[in-house]
Formats: sequence, structure tokens, C-alpha cells
Amino acid sequence: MDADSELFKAIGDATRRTILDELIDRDGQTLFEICGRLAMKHGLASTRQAISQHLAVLEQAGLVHTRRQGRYKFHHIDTGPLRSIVERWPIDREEPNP
Amino acid sequence: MDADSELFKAIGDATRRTILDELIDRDGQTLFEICGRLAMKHGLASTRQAISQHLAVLEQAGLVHTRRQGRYKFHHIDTGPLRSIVERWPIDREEPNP
DNA sequence: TTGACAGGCAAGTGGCTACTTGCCTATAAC
DNA sequence: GTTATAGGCAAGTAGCCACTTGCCTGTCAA
Repeated sequence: MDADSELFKAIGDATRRTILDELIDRDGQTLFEICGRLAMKHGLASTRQAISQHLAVLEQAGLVHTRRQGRYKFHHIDTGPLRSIVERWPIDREEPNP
Repeated sequence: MDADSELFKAIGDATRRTILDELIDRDGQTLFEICGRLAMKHGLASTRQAISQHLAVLEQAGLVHTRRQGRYKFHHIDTGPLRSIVERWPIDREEPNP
């Protein structure tokens, strides 16, 4: 599977997008932290395994990097891969007040 | 279905992404033109109906606008909706040669 | 009017994927 | 060592979605 497909598949799911939002808000969370915050702030009652699989997809796409430390695994967001989107289809600059 | 889901679903399919590429290359094509060019340049042997449905999804997401003229329907790309992606998850600027 | 051309509508099908369930490994506290 | 915590692996299931098939509508040229 090519990198493009991985990327677009990753951001194609609403739960994964919310996970990215969470990591933007607070980078370097563990799986359990993410589960808790998704449930609290977003009303998402997903199981731990579901979130874990989502994180694996995000990592596969390069949007999330992980760092192990003891029994904890911290997740860090990397928005770099998103650059390929705007490079592929350049965004028409709006001219607000010319 | 909210606008976000429409957008990400639209760009989540490889054929639809190729259609956007085609419209970047040559804007304002008809359905038959797009079918032909997808087959020629990209080796995609999709039926007309399949492409038509893809265009409907792209239009629903606001990525494509259509303009009728007689029995022709021209398709125009609009990359504006993509802006919401980089606004939602700001892209870390790489510092090439500081 | 008749035929060809451009496009639309709708039902059916197969494959992919998100989610669950159950069990397992590893680290740390007691 | 024992227990709790953080996370992983793998099989099964259900729902969604891309694609096909068949037929229909509207436009233009002869």
C-alpha cells in the first residue's frame, strides 16, 4: 500500500481525526490518556483496542510517532505528511481585501 | 453527514484523487473527457457510471463545481475546502536552511 | 422525426474496515 | 513472588462503499 493511500485512509476516519485533535491539544499522550480524553471531551465510548488500532493506522501513515518509556508508550503528532496534500492540489489563495 | 466527513471521504478514494489530478491538469472537463483521460493516462478502466458517482461525491464535498451547458456538463475543481485541513492541523514549517 | 450522444437514476453485490472479544506479554508497585 | 497497570495479538462480525447492470431523460444533428 502506497504512502498516499495510508495517509488518506488515516484521516478518513472521524475517530482518528479526533485523536489528532487531541494530540494537537496535548502532545505525547499515552493510549489510556487518549481513551479517557476521547470519552470525556468528545463523548466517544470506544474500547481501548479500537483506539489502539486507530493509533496504529495513524502511525503507519506517519502522522503519529511513538516513544516507549518503561511500560508507557507516548504518542506524538507529526503533521508533516499533510503537506503532500496541499502540494498535490495547491489551495487557491483567497484575496480577502485587494 | 457533516462537511468534514464529506471532504475526507471524498479524498479518501484513489480514483477520486486521480480525478482531482486530472482537473488540476485541465480544468472544466466533461464526464466523458474525464473517463477517457483516466483510461489513457492512468490506466483506469472504470465505467462511466462509476466516474459519475465519484464526481457526485467530489461535488458534495465542494471540491468540484459543475456548470451545465446544453447537453454538456463541465466540471471545475475547487481546492478551497482543503484549506480546512491545514487550518485544523497546522503543518510544522520545516526550516530548510536557517 | 429519428438516431446518436451526454448524462442520470436505482437496485444489487462483493470487498474492505471499524469494532468487538478473548487471551497474552511486559513493566512497576506492594 | 503477587497483583495491578499499560499495552499487544488475533480471529470473528457487521456495516459501509465502490462498482456494476439495466433502463431512462434530455440535447443536438441529419
